[in-house]
Amino acid sequence: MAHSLDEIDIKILKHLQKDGRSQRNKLAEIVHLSVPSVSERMRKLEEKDLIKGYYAVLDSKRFNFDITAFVFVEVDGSDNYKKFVDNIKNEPEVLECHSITGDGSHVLKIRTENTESLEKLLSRIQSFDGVHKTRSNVVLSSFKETQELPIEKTIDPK
Amino acid sequence: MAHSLDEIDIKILKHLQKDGRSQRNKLAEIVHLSVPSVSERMRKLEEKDLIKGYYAVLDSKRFNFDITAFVFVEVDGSDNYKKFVDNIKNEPEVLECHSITGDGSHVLKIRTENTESLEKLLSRIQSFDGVHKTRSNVVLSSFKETQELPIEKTIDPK
DNA sequence: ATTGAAACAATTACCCG
DNA sequence: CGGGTAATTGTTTCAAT
Repeated sequence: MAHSLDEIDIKILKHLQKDGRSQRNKLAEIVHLSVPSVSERMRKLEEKDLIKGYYAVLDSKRFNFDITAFVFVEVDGSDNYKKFVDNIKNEPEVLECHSITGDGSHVLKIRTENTESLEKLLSRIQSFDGVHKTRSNVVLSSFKETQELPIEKTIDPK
Repeated sequence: MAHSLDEIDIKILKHLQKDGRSQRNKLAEIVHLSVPSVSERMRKLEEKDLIKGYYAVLDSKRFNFDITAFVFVEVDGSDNYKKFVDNIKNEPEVLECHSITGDGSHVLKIRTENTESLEKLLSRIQSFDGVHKTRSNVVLSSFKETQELPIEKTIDPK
């Protein structure tokens, strides 16, 4: 059975969620521990796969990705699901793909350059096996966009 | 007028999108440049705010955030929009908030512990000024979830 | 953009509770 | 087993070209 996380682990993770390049000596200062101790905790947290990864996030506007959209897709026949997902994984402008309850079988989050590239992408998606219908909601403004989890408690993550 | 990015900057950014803690000497090796040159490029890329930040991403399942949902909200009266967004920003379980075209005025991406916490969160949201109606799609499985942009070309990002 | 030296940070080995 | 200290190794920054 794995060990539970204590408040120090939580502090480290909370900080790394905000600053993924934070140095170990800074973390050590925050949690009042020595640098090797922090390193050891980080190593364990990574080893347990509690941290999926560290990523730089770019400002999409500055790279001319002017359009964000949520696209609901109806894929019929769950036989087609796997292939659909595989096809989607090869579309780098599709940032997210989830299967969902309710209308539509999947929702995609898309980030693309302009209406033209959106149109092309949508027509590629519509050509995938089993895709019947798509419904798009284009984003006008984004007010919040994070992956940060509000971890607080010292739960035992499996 | 800002300078355009060259292929080396693009390579650095592509790599940092995949490994946000990548060390400068490793980047230097990849792009066949000296470490100080890479450092200087990173400094400039950060200074120009092309990089929004570096973040550790946690495995939400392992922290008992078992539910992801997309929630469409109809906020009526654009007077209420600002206040709505402010309220939403205080809800850490709401990871994203965008205003959108089509039905509903806003879409939220939510990550929460269980159906009970989802219910509580939804009822808080429904109590915000101007919120008429919400529609939720709960995620069954996530097949892709990234913020990585497929930057390829050496566009001039403003 | 590079080099080489100085400053700084991370890792290792070892000891202690 | 988890944390501290000191020495080693590795990384980043700075000055000069």
